[in-house]
Amino acid sequence: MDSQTLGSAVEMMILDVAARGPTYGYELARTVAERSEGYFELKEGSLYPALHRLERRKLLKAHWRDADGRRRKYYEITQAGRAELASRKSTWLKFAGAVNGVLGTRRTGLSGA
Amino acid sequence: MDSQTLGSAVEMMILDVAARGPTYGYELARTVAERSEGYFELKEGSLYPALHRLERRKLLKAHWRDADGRRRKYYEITQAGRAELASRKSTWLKFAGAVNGVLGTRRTGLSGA
DNA sequence: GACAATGCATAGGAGGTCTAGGTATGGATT
DNA sequence: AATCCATACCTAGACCTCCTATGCATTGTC
Repeated sequence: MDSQTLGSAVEMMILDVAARGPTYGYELARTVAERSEGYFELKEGSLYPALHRLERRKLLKAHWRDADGRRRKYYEITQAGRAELASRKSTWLKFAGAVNGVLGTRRTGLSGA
Repeated sequence: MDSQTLGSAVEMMILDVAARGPTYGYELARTVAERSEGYFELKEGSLYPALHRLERRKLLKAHWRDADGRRRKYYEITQAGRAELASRKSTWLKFAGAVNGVLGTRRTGLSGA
């Protein structure tokens, strides 16, 4: 199949949020929850390992900063990260279109890139 | 999160194909490939374990039959299977809508049930 | 002082997919 | 007859991701 190609939806969403500006784990989770209307609640056990993977692969770069006496690790997307994000979005749309094709739930605006 | 939703995309598609009439593994893989326009190529290592899981959970029932000197294991969807399929389709559409919501790729026809 | 919210992190388990291999038949080609 | 491809099933082991559960530390509220 293709769940490998898809990678993880979590990483894709993290990259997408980060592409709009530097953010940190806790905030990122809230942003994803908001933008998915509460559907996704990123758990720490998924979120932080995913951030570490993306950092290790140099799709994100991180730096610590202090604010309000709290330590925050801010993540910024890299050029490679933007390219990866574009690729994953394209793959996601194809994947979703293919699933909907199999199910017969395909919508006009959904199939293509 | 909900990687369960994504992980079970294979099972959902299998159930959907089986809901249209009895079928067997090899044929099922070809049907999924056709209906996804070649996108999904179910590998044996995903296909057969998935069929066995669905059978074990009584969402499919199976019986062996001979045709052309070949042994085929035909799968039929059960009532429980139909209910599960409906549930998963609904979950899938919500999931896809939520992802598209986060990515900003949402289309009008996609978000709801 | 207790508790919730903020903020990061990891360990261990569960669950799914893939690679790679095995078994077997039938038909076509050489 | 030997070889190859398509058909048709199956499994083991590696690999990856997500979740539960837990730990630590600070700030603000009751």
